[in-house]
Amino acid sequence: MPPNFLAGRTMEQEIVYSQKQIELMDKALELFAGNGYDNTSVRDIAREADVNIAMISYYFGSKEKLLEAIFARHLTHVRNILQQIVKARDLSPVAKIDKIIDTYIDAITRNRNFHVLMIREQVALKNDKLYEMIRAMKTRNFELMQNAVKLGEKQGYFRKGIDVRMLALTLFGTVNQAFTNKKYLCEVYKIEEADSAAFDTHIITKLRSHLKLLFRNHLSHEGNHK
Amino acid sequence: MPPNFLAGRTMEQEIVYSQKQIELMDKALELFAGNGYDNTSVRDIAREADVNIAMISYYFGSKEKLLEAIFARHLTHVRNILQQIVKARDLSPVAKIDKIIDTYIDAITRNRNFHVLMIREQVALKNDKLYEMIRAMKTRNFELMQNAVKLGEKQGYFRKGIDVRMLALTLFGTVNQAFTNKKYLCEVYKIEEADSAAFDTHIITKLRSHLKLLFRNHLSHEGNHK
DNA sequence: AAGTAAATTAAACGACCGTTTAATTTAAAC
DNA sequence: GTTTAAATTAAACGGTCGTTTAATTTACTT
Repeated sequence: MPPNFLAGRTMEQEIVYSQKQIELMDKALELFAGNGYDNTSVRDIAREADVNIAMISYYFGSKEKLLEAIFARHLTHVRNILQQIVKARDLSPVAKIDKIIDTYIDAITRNRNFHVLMIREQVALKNDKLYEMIRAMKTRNFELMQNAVKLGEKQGYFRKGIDVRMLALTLFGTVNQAFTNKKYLCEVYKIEEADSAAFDTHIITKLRSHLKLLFRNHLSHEGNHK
Repeated sequence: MPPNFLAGRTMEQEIVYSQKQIELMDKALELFAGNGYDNTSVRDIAREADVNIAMISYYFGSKEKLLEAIFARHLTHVRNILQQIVKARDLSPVAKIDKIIDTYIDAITRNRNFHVLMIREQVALKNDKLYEMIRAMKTRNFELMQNAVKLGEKQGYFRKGIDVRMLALTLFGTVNQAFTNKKYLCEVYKIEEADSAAFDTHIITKLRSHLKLLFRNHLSHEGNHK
C-alpha cells in the first residue's frame, strides 16, 4: 500500500520527501537533463539511484508524476531565489536591472540540471500541469522586470516606450542560448566541457557583463536615437 | 533491394529525392517538430504520409537517417538564404546588421517546423553528424555577424570592443526564445495559437524592431557609456 | 509477351517501455 | 513475541518501438 501523502493533495501543500525519495528525484533529474525525459527509462533511474524499478511507481505514482514532482520541487527553489529581487527595494533602477540579470543567471548556474531540463521539455510540453508551472514562473519573471523598468521610466533614468515583453525575451533567450549551447561555446573558447567552473568564470562572466551593458545602452536616454 | 544512391555517398553530393521521399520527409518533419523526434514513431510517420512502415527503412535506412536527411536538406536551404547577406556588399554597417536580423527571422518564419525541430533537438543531440551540421551553421552565422560588426568598427559607425560572440548569442537566443515560447506569447498577446499569420504580424514584427533598436543602441557610440 | 529489377505490402521479430502483481523482508507498535 | 503496516523485491504484463523478412505488385526493358 502506498504512503498516505500521495493520495490527494492540493497545489499549495508543501510535500515532505524522504531522503530516499529526494535521492531518487536528484538522480532522475540528472538523467532527464542529460538524455531527455523520453530517452530516460525508469530502469535507468532505478539503476542509478540503486532502488527497485517498482519504487518509482510506489513513491510517485508514475514516471510522469515523478517529473511533475521534480518540477514542483525546483520551481519552489526558483521562486525563493526571485524573492531576493523583490526585497531589494532601495536599489537604483539600473542596479535593479543588473540584479535581475545576475539573479536569473545565478538561479540557472546553481541548478543547471533543472534548467536545462526545463528549457528542453518546455518545447515539447504536452503536460498541462508542467505548462502551468512554467507559465506562472514566466509571468512572475516578466512582472519583476516590468516593475523595474516602469520605475526607471517614471524616475527619469530610462527612456519611455520600452517594450518590456521583448526585453524579457532577450534576457531569458540569451541566457538560455548560452546554457543550451554549452558544448559549442566550450569548443569556441577552448574550454573542457566537463569543467563547469571554467565555463562559469570564462563564459558566464562574459555573458553577465554583456547583458548588463546591452540593457544599459538600450534603456538609457542616450541610447534612444531615432 | 534498396535504391542505389543510399549505398555510399560523400558529404558534398547533393541527393536527389523522389516526390514520395520528399513528401515523407515533410510529413516526418511536421511530426518531429510537433511532438519531438522521440515521441514520433515510424508508424505515425507512415500513417501520415500514407506509405508502408517498411518504406522508411527502405528509403532512408533508418528513422535516425531520415532525421539526418531532413537536416541535410533544410540546412542547404538555410545556407542559400544566408547568401543574401554576403551578396549585400553595398549596405551600410547599420543596414547590414538589420539585414542579418531580418534574414535570420525570415529563415525561421519560412521554415518554422525545421527550426523548431533544430532548436529542440540540438539540446538533446547525441548524433555526431547532426551536431556537425549545426556547428557549421552556427559558425557561418557568427562569421557573418562578425564581418558586419568589424567593418562597422573600422568605418567608425560602431564603437570598439564589441563582444560579437555574445551579441550573436543574443540575436539567436532572443529569436529562438520567441519561437519556442509561441504558445505563451500567443496567450499574452491574445492571439489564436494556430493563427501563424497573426503571430508573425503582431509578435514577430515587434521582435524585428526590438532587435534592430537593441542592436543599434548597443553598437553605436552614443550607447557606449561607462 | 517475357523477364527483371524496383516498389510495396502484411506480418513477424526481438527489444525495451512503464506499470502492476504477489510475495517477501523490514521496521515499528503493542 | 506477536501483530500490522510499510518497504522492497523479482517477475510478469500488455503494449509499443524500430527494423527485417519474404511475398507480392508495379513498372520498365528487351
